[in-house]
Amino acid sequence: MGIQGLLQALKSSGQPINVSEYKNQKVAIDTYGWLHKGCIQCAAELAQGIPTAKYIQFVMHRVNLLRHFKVIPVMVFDGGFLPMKKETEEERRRNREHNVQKAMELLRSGNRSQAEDFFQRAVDVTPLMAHSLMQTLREEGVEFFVAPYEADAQLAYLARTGYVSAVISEDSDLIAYQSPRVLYKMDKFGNGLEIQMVRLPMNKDLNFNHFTPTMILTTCIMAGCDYLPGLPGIALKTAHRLVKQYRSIECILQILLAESKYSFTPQDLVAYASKFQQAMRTFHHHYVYDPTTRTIQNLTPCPDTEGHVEGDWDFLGHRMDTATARSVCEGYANPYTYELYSTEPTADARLYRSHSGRRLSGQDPRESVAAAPLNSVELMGQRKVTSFFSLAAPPAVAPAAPALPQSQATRAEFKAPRPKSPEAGDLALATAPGPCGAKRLISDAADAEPAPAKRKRVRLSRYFAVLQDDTSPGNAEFD
DNA sequence: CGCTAGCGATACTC
DNA sequence: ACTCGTCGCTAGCG
Repeated sequence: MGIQGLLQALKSSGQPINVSEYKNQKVAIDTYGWLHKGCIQCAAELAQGIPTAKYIQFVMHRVNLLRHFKVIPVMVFDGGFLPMKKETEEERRRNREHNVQKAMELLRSGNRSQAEDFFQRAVDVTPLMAHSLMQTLREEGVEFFVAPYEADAQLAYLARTGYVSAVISEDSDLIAYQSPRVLYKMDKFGNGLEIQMVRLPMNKDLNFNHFTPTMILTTCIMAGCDYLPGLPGIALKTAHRLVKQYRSIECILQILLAESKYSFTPQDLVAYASKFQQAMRTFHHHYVYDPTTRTIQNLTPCPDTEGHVEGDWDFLGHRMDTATARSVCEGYANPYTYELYSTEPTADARLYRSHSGRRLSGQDPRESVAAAPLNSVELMGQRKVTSFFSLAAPPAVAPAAPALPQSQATRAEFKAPRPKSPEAGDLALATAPGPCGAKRLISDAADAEPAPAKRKRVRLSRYFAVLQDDTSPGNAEFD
């Protein structure tokens, strides 16, 4: 998933923070990750169709952690699937079915612990489970959206437009989608590692100084992403070095063709170039839902070519009409079939409701939230939260908890500019030098035979040239 | 020596 | 044809 090895390589520019840093701000959450983690403890029940609310409890536990810190969660779900990911999806499906079969056999032969192991490997987050969670969120008054397709693009859109201040996720694709601030690896105490786009130039291991957004994206795609496997023998480090030296994909491919270390044929690279462009366009122009206008938009607007001479853009998926979009993206219709869901609560949602009701009995939730002392958070090397668990949030029907009188200090904190960050200038100034202004070849200039390399370059540039037609407004829009 | 790619152990717990 | 794992270790490549 995502860009292999990217998060590991970006650790040095990340900052360990607690989610409470986002107090009084909206934060968008990649809900799939939380759902998936919550499924592991009830994998056997889920595989056998036994109703359970454990996965909902897991997610709501974290939602309540955020609300305890006065952080406003906006939950984002995945929508339909893209044809580009079809092969890998079918592979996963086969693995899941195999693991479920194995688990059932072990269960029948009485080996429960080994069966559990295989059930956990077979965990499958279904749209029905997502729907059960959405019903719960609606009852609890938590805002949420279903992305038209990938949640990553939707999350990045919300962050890039300022609808939310940050994103909580595990997926390195948010870097490729240029989400300005992402909190990774958040644990049950709210501790995680925040990665900011503007801090990438300060990264130690892999240095992105003087990289344009397109160069960062080129690095990500070449390293291998969901939409396109990397070229054999080339992963993150090599991709980064190539982009640093040659900047554009067409130059890189021409260099690779001449490089004797790799034995890429012209056919290989021309085919790759075409798929690369699709991947690039998918990252740039992914369909998203705009919550303000309640319409479908492109993450970055498509270049306005009169008459769509561009060829097909079907890899972006289908652009749904506004009525359908509102039903799907606001959680009232199935993102695959567009069928309206029943308003009847699912078994799992009912189960959660009865459990949380029991926990709440005898206490007024509103009072609890208001009275929860913020210093129930102790700092002992690691922060710990001790007392918010019993404090479920008020249901949607109840009036919102009365806002605590805001002191001058709190208000100032809310309005204070974001933590000091380096100037983004370096990300924007990159002006492309002449075509393929190679500073240095991968191999020594001595091994490279200039004449044949040059001929190939001239011949192929015609094919690689298609790569340049994609204007990327994203470069200038979000710095 | 740097790097890629594959492997096994691992997940969760109010 | 009805939603994505990840981490650390290492063999083996150039």
